[in-house]
Amino acid sequence: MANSPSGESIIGRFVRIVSAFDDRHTSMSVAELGRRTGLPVTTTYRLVNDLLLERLLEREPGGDIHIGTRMWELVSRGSKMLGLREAALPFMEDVQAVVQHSTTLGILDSDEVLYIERLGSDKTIVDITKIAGRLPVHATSSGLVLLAHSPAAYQDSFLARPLTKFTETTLTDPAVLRRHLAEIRQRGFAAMPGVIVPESSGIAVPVFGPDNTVRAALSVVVPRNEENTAARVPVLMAAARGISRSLGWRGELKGTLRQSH
Amino acid sequence: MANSPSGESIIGRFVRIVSAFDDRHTSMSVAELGRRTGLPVTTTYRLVNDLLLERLLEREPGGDIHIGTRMWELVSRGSKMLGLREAALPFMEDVQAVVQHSTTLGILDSDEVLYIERLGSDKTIVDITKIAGRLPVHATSSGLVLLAHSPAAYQDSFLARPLTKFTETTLTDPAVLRRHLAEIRQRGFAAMPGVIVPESSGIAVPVFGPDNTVRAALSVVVPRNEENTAARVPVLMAAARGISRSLGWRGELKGTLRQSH
DNA sequence: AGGAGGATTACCATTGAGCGGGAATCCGAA
DNA sequence: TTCGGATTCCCGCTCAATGGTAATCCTCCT
Repeated sequence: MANSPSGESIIGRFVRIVSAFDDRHTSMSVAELGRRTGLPVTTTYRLVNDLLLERLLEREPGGDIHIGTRMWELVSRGSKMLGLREAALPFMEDVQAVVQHSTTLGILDSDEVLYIERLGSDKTIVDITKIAGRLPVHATSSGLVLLAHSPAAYQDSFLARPLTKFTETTLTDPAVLRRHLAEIRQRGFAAMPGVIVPESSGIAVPVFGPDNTVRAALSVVVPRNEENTAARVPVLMAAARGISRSLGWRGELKGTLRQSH
Repeated sequence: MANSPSGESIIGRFVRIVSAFDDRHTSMSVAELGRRTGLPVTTTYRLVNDLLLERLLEREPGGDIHIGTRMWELVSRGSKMLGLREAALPFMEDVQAVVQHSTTLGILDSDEVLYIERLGSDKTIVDITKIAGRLPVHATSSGLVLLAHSPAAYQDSFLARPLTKFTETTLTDPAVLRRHLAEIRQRGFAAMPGVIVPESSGIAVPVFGPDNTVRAALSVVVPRNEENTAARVPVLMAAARGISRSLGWRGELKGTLRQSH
C-alpha cells in the first residue's frame, strides 16, 4: 500500500503530517511542515491542499496552517476517550479541590503512560505530565498501577527490557519491580517518591471498567516530602471507585481484583 | 485527487470513516462501517487495515474497531483546542461551582456553535450541549454572542439565510436579531430563554484573544424561570476575563471591543 | 450435526491518482 | 533593486488503489 517510491502509504504520510504538530508547534508554514516531515516539497503541498479541502487542516491569515477544528471534532466525537474523560472529570475535580496540586488520569498505551486528563497547574511543584503527553511506565506511579494490573504475560515482556534510571529512586531491577507490583495490587495504590523528577512524588490508584479490568490510573502529584500518603490514598480511592462506577463497574468481587495475575 | 471511479480521494474516505463514529457509535464491525460509510466492501477492509497498521483505528477483542488512542493523541497534542480548553477549564470550574447546573465553552465553526468543553451534567435541566457537539448559532446564547462579535460581512451573510424556529422564543427575523446582536455587544452578554428547548435558558459572554477578537463563548445553561441573570452575568464575565487574560488578552481598549462592527 | 446468513479474507485485472523533479512565480526583507 | 525562501505550476511515469467476484470463516439457530 504505497504509491510512493519510499513505500509509504498516504495514511502513513497523513500521520507524519499530523505528528509534526505538537503543543510547542501548533502552526507552521507548509514549507516548514515539509521540512519537519521530511516529505518532498511538492508532495507536501499537494497533501496539505487535500487536507485543507476536507478541513482537516486550516490555513490562518498569515498563511501558516494548523490542525483543523473539524479534525478535533471528528476524533473527539467518535473516540472512546471522551467517555472515560467525562466519567472521570467530576471526581477529579473533587480530588483536585482537596489535594490542590495536580490530578491526572492516565492510560496504558504502547508501553507508556498516556495522560488523557489533567487538572491543576500549580507552579510550585514540578509536574511534567501534560494532556496527551507520555511518560515511561516504570517511572510513574500511574504507570506502575497500570502495569500491576496488566496481564502477567505483558508484565513479563515489559520487565524483560532495560529500564532507564531517571533519579536515585527510579526502580529498574525487574525483581524489585515485581515485588512492588505485587504490593501495589495488594494495597490498591502506588506511592512513588521522585521516580521521574526528584522534586515530586506521585500517588496513583486504579480505575476499573465493567469487566473488572483496569481502564486507567488516577493519580496526584505532590511535592516530595509532603506526600501525606495516608491521608491522600483514601481520597483517591473513593474518587476512583466513583469513576469506575460511572463506567459501569459493579463493585469488586472478592478475589477477582487480582485475577489478572 | 481520486483513485476511485467515484472521484473521491483517500483523505475524503478517511473522513467518511472517522465520521462514521460518534458518541452513540464508538465501535462497530468493519462490515457495518462499510455500510455506514457507503464504501465498497473490499475498499473498506483494505482502508481499515491501513488505518489499523498506523494505529489510527484499533481492533477490540470482539473484532469490532474503534478510533485509536494514537489518533486521539496526535490530534489532541497538536490541536489549538487544547490551549483554549486548558486556559478555560479552571475558570469554568469556578463558574460551575457557583452556578451548579451546566457550564459550556463554545466556538464558531462552519456556521454553527461547536462546544469544546462542558462541565456539569445536572439531570434536572434539559441541556442538549455535548462536548464536540454542534448547535445552531441563532438558537443558542453562545451562538449569538459569537455572531455578535463576528465581522459585519459574516453577520450579513448569516442573517440572509432562513433560520429555523425551534421554540416560541427562537428569534428568526433578521431585523430583530440585528437589534439583539447590538444589544449583546453593548451589554456584553446574551441571555436567551428557551430558544432551543423551552425548558432551559442560556446566558453567555464572550472570551477574547490577544488581538481583541472573540475566541469563544462561555455560557451557563439553567432551568427556565430560574435565570437569575443579574446575579449570574457578573460571575460569567469575571471568568471570561480570566480566560481571556490566560490567552494573552491585555484588557479591552475603549472602543475596540466593538471594532469588528 | 447441519445449514443459513453474515462477516471476513483472498484473488486479480484495470487504471488513474499519486508522485516528485524541475522551473516559474510570488513575496517580503535587506 | 536584489535576494532567498515560500508557493504554485507543469508533466510524464508507474504502481498502489480500486472493487468486483468468489472462497472461507464464524456464529447462531434448528
